Amino acid sequence: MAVRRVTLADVAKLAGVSPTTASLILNGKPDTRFSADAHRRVHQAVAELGYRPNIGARALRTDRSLTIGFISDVVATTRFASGLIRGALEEAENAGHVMLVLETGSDPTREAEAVGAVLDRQVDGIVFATMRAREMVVPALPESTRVVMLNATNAGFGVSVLPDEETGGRSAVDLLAAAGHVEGIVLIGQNDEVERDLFRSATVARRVHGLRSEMAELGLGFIAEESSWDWEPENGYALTASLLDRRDDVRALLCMNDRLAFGAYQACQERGIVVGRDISIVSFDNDELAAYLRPGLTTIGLPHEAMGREAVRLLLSQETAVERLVGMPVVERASVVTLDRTSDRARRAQERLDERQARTGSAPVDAGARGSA
Amino acid sequence: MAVRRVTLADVAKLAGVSPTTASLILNGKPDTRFSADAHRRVHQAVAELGYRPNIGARALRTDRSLTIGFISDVVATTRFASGLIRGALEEAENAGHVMLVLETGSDPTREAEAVGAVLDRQVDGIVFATMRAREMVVPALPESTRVVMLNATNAGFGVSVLPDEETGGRSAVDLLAAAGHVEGIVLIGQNDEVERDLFRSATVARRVHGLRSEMAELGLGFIAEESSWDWEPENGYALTASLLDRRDDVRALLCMNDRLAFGAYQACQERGIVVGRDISIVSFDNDELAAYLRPGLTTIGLPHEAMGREAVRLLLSQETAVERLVGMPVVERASVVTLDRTSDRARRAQERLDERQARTGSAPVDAGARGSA
DNA sequence: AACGGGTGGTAAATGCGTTTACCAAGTTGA
DNA sequence: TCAACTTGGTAAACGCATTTACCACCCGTT
Repeated sequence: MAVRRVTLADVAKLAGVSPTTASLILNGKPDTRFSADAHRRVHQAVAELGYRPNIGARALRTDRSLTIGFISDVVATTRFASGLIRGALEEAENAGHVMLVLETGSDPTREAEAVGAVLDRQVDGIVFATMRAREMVVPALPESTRVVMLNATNAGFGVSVLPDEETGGRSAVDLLAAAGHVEGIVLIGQNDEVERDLFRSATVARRVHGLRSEMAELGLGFIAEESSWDWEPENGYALTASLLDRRDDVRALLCMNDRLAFGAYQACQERGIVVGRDISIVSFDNDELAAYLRPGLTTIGLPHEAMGREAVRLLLSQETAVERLVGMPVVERASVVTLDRTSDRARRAQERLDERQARTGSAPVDAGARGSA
Repeated sequence: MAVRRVTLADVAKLAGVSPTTASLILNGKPDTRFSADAHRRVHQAVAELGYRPNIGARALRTDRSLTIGFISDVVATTRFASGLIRGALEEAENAGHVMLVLETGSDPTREAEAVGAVLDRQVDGIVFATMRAREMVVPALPESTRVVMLNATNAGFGVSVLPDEETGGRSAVDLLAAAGHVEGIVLIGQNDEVERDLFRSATVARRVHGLRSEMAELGLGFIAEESSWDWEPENGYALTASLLDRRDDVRALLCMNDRLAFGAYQACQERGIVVGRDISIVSFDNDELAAYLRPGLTTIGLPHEAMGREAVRLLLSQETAVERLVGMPVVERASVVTLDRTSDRARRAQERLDERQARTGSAPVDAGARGSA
């Protein structure tokens, strides 16, 4: 019962030196302030006793706890963006840190409490993450606390990590154009209200902007835009169903997210239109869903894990005032029909796509191994 | 810069008492060892200065850090069982604790490191969670460390939290029987190998046992069993496709999980068989997926959040040697056809279902509001 | 002989809150 | 009046690792 932990004093005693010496030897840079023999004896004692420093005690003195706080609205544990936390966890581990994870549900009271709780534990820094990339208010903090906004922005803190939505939007268009789609393209979901909505805006506005710019630059246009406030499967279904019942010149669907696309699949199926043969669908997010669909859904992924890693990397660095945009991977599965790719526009789009992929180093991810069968 | 934190000494000075007094007043039970006035002055000072105790310093003395370690193989951040961590987080917050979350990928080296890391931070206890409920080996730990196994079992530690799979299995059968299904029931996925597999066994074996017992007790039998090692959508698709092409007396599918069911939906759709009208499907897990399907999938849910909550509750209690089984909610959506319910077997099944739901207090969850349209 | 400069260390203070041991002054009770 | 409590409170130790300030000793100079 309660076998006392091995302390530095124990190590010192066994090694026949003072605690001071033991501490200096264990932490000091490897200069030879002490005899080689003292070094040996101390390390020997550490190994023998299985000594591990008490991080709390150390933090008391050094103000470094090797612990970081990860405070999110609701992102941490939701399928929506669990990758954020996974990436952060991974990078924290690499850096020898450990993560306190808290959720606040966007409730200001809980947010304040969460900040207090992690500060009370002397964290080395705090990552604030949100599910929907957005402007987030952060409770008052001591000047000296390092902060990174993850999938969120905040005027007060310069360091934030966001997906490169503008480029992602362009990629989606290029994907279609490069496959030869120059006509019959419909945009599904985009809604001006949503775009202006403070909550989703940071992300959606840029995505749409990239989308439209690329269309324009390639000389393309949408033949229709079906908009909806919510972006759930049922909306995708309804929008697509009515679209297909109304007109017969639809060749490609650009869906604002995978859940909309999922609904679109259902509508197509019902009408005997087979995705990947009679019609192309491209969307955003790379939800788990996307791989399960038949045929596999080609989508522009949210790089959650990479973002999480980047956030922790930034937090532990000294960098200040950065807005880091993380590239969105192009995940090609089997929902895009290949048409005639010889047109000028198609070639141009393919070039841009190639160039972009080379730049982000993102080989087409997991090209539909699952679900494309 | 580096605005020094307010310490207890500051509070004491402002209140005109010794740190001892301040500490005793702030922590002591509300007995009147000290004058009412001293109480008032101390609390006043705390409020004025915004004092918050340094948890690390306190832990040094008291060995209680109000922090718990949550170590999982890979569960924490995966859609598969993120509910576990969410529930744990919730309950920890309620209890004024905070959670260190670590992942190990089942790598023994990382597991040992993780245990070391949380112990170094003086956690009050450790929750070990796994994605697949199974026997898990835990690195050596000091006797005094409180441990709870979550969705896992370990011979050495008496306290574990698991889903009540046996009862869940029975519920699935009852659901079908109560809707009048007494013939044409097929089991999809179940595989003897899987059942014996140490990894999935703890959960699957009990589920299957419940399933079969209930069938037997109601005098029912499967007309076929399609087994598969993997339980992914593509397997569900292949299994169901071949089944439907082979025989025409299939009226109900009992799928071992939602992903299999998802594949089954696709196979049915392809053949013009509409789920919820021509055929019934019931499965397990209550994946996100289940709500997206059309019609909504009726499924026996894994009570991840409740399990997470229960784990933390047990961890912070003094209880020892418990295996807590958490009831699996019956999530009724629209994938089950209602047939003639007047048979004896149907009535018996309905009774059991009712009784069980009353017992777990689980009203049919979210009865298909989404996806059932 | 006295001084400057390494070499190889250590005692003690520090960070912060809790806890033990003790104390002074006032009350009671006999 | 004196011993025995009570009341209201404090000094100091403690938990553990880091860090500052200092020391003893030896060597080589001048």
